[in-house]
Amino acid sequence: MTEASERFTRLHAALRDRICLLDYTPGTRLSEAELATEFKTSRTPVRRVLARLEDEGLVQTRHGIGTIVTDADIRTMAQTYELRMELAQLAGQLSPRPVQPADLQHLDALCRQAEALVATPDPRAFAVLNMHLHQFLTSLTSNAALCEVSDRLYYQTARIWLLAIPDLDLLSEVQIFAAEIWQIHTALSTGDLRAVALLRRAHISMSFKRLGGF
Amino acid sequence: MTEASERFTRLHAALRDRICLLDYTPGTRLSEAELATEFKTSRTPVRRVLARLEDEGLVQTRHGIGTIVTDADIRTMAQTYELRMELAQLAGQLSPRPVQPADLQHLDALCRQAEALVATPDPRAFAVLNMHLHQFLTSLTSNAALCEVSDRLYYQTARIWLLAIPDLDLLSEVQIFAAEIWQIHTALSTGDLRAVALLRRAHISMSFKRLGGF
DNA sequence: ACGCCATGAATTGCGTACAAAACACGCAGA
DNA sequence: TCTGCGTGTTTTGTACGCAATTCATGGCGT
Repeated sequence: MTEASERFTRLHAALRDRICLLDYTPGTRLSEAELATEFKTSRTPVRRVLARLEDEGLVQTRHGIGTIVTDADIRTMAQTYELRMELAQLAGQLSPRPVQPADLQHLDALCRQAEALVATPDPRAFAVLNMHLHQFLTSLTSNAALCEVSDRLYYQTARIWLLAIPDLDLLSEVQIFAAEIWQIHTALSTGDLRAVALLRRAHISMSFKRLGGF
Repeated sequence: MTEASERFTRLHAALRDRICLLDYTPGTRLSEAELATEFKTSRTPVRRVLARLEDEGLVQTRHGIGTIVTDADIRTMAQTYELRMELAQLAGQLSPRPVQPADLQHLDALCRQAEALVATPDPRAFAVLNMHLHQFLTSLTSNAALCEVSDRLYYQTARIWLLAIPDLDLLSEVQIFAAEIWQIHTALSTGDLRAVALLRRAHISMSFKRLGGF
């Protein structure tokens, strides 16, 4: 990978995470000039990243106004959520790859972090952990196309939970998450990737309901 | 829609179609300067379009070398094909929209074009018609996310058939297509979108087999 | 006091010059 | 003749200046 594309990847991931973790709340205006200054480059590479974020639906750029972080509410995202559920289930059917011991260790670590979170709940740390779980689960299928699409849809909907957390009970949510990740751990330890995928689908469905998407 | 974004959309669609219809065969080098001259603009908007095409997997840009149309063979695209099949089926389940009389007329027109193609087979005209069928079928679901994803995957695999046609029997392929589109017409006229989707999935699966993807 | 227009400030979109990188080609030397 | 290096050419990547667009603000007219 060349230096330019490395920088692009880094910048893209940085801005994407800031948006999905609400460092940039919906409506925030991102200035190309400011970002260029912060990342010690010119507007050109920044514009390239922003164009991709716009393609992914995370920002919207308008001439003469600025680049604005898009809004994300559960009602308009209902269809995306539906699709995510189906794709989560597909991950258990389309070319799953053999489960390695390292996978179980990885998930073990995530489980421990979830339990630590129950002791000291924190919205942002929860969101980060949820993101890591997603990345781990997508790594379990060897279907590259499915991974790409799932990622894309995940980042489109990732903010919704964090935006809704003031209306929810954080401790309760964390406990539910910890239980879910343990269920997934149990299924994975038997090597049953289809069960893992079905659990994931069920969890996405239930979180959608809790968020008021009906 | 602003003038700039209109130009972007037009340019993007033009290049995408040229790639998918093999006006630009895999390996072709696209010069930013040449495209800028052809479309009477500067390199800047062209680069933006090429960046998006790269994100979509249709070209690959490398510093100092050029922007090269990617290769597309059935073996490496097998996973994408698998996912396309599943999504085609999902289109019949996820928020299908009511079938309008205009829809049937539209499909009627496509059927007639398919029959005309049986009389005078032509690979390119066939590919165009296939593209139109895809666009029509994706318009039958109101799930915007599913439409976007299906489109993306369709354009990634669209070239494969056209590349393989020298090894196939064109007349036979056209006849199969004409039969398929009539089947879909029959299903649609009964308003059974689930059946339409299942037929589509079956057709994709069979074409994958004929292309040697196993 | 209210509405309207003009003007200025801020921002993105575009065009162009230059830097960085990769390859083709020729030439020198063994 | 073959190998290796250096240089020139072509291409994409970056930086920056300017054009186009939008919005806020203030002044003017009624």
